[in-house]
Amino acid sequence: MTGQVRTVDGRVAGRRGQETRQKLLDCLREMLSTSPYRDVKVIDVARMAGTSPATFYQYFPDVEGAVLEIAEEMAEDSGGLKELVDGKSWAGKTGFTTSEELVDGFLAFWRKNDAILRVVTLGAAEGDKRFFKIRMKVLNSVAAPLAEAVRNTQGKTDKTVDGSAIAGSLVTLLAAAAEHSKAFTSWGVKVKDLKPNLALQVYLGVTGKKPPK
Amino acid sequence: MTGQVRTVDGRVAGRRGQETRQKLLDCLREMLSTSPYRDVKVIDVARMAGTSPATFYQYFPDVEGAVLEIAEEMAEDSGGLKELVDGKSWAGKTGFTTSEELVDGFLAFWRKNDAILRVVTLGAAEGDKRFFKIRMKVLNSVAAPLAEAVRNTQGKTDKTVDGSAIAGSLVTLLAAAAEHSKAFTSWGVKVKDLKPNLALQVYLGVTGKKPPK
DNA sequence: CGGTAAGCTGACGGCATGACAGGACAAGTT
DNA sequence: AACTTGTCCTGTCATGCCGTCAGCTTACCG
Repeated sequence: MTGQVRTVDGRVAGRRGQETRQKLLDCLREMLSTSPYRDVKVIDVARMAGTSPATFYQYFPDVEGAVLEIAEEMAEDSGGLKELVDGKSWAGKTGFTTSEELVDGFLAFWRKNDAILRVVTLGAAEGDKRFFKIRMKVLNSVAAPLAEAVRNTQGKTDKTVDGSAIAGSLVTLLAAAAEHSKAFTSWGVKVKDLKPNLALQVYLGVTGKKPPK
Repeated sequence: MTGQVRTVDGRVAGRRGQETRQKLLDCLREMLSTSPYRDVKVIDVARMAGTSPATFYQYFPDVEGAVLEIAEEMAEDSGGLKELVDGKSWAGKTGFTTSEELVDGFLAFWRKNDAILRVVTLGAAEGDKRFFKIRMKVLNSVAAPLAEAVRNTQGKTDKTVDGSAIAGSLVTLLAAAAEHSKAFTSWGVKVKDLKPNLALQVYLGVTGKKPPK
C-alpha cells in the first residue's frame, strides 16, 4: 500500500537512505521537544543528525513537511486508543473504571507525544487542512467509539442527547487538559487529583448519571 | 503605572514614535491572523506598516517581543469577562441563562482574539512562562469567579467537590472548543448546536444538577 | 571491472536578522 | 532666520539560514 519511499527529486530511497531519513526525523522530534517550534531550523536538525542541510532537503520539502511525516506516524499509532473504549462496559462501578482507564490512557498518549501534538494543534487551529485531518484522526480514535457508547447508554431513554456533541466535548476537554496540565497545577489541582476529576466528567457525560460510590 | 514607552536603545518615544509603534503592532496582529505563526517575518510586518525592518527593531527586540505586547493588551481586555459570572444567579431557569450567556461571551471573546490566543496557547504549551502567565490571566478572569460559584452552589451539600478543579475543567473546555470549533463541525455538530451543549456542560458542572426544562 | 543509480555535500545566490551611524525632521530658543 | 536639541527613521553591513545544483563518492550488479 505505502509506495516506496522517495526523495524529493524522485529517486528511490534504499536502505542507507532510509536510515538517514529516519535519523533526521528522530532529531527533528527531539528538537521539537526542546525548542519552540518557531525556532526549529533545518540547519540545527541536520547538524544534530551529523549530516548537512542539503541532505535534509533531499528527503523533505521543508521543516513543515518533515513535521507532517512525524505527525502522520503518531496518528497511526493513535489507533490503539480505540481499545480504551471499544467493548467496554459503562454500567455501575465497572463503568467508572472504564472511565478512569480511558482518561489514563489518553493522557499517557498525549504526554508521550506532546511535542508533535503541540504543533499539530497549532496547525489545525491555524486552519491547515493537513494538520486538521491528523488531529481529527487522533481525536476520532476515541471520539467515535465514545459517541457510540453515549448513544447506547443514554440514547434509548433520551432522544435529545447528541452523542457526537458529548463525545466531542469530552475528547476536546481531555486533549486540552493534557496539553495544559500545568494550568491545573496553578489552580491548586495536583496531577493526581486531575485524573479522577476528568474521569468523573467523562462518566457523567457518557452515562448522564453520577457514579456509584 | 505604565512607565513611558521606551525604545530598545532606551530613548523615550514621543507622539510620532508611538504612532509608528502602534502601527507596527496593528500590522503584526493582522499578519498573525493571516499567516502561520512560524512564517511571520519582521520584514513583512515592516513592509506592511510602510517602514523598514530597522524601525521595527527600535521598538521591539524581536517578533516574539512584539507578540507579547499584543498578548498583554488582550489580557487586560479579558478582565471584562469577570462580569459574565460575578453576581449572577445559578438557580433554576435563571441559572441556565447565566450559563448560556457565559458560554456566549467567552466564545465571542476568544473568536475576537483568536489569532493572538493561538500563539499564547502555543507558547504556554511550550513552557514559556510569560505566555503561560498571560494565558492564566485570561482563563482566571472566568475560572476564579466560577470556582467561587461552584463552592457556593455545591460546596454546602458536598464537601468533596473541588470548585477549582471543576471551574478549571470547564474553562479549559470552553477555550479548547473556541479554538477548535471546526472539529465539532466535522463531528456533525453545528456551531448553533455547540453553544447549548457547552452551556449544558457548564450548568451541570456548576450546579451538579440537570437543568430545568 | 565497468556501468548505473543512490547518497552526500560544498558552494552559491537570495533573503532575514540585528546593529549602528548618520541624516531628516519637529519644536523650541536666541 | 539661524541654531540647538532630541526624536525618528533608514541605508548599510556583517552574519546566518534557506533552498538548489552540480558533482563527487559509495554501493550494488552483471
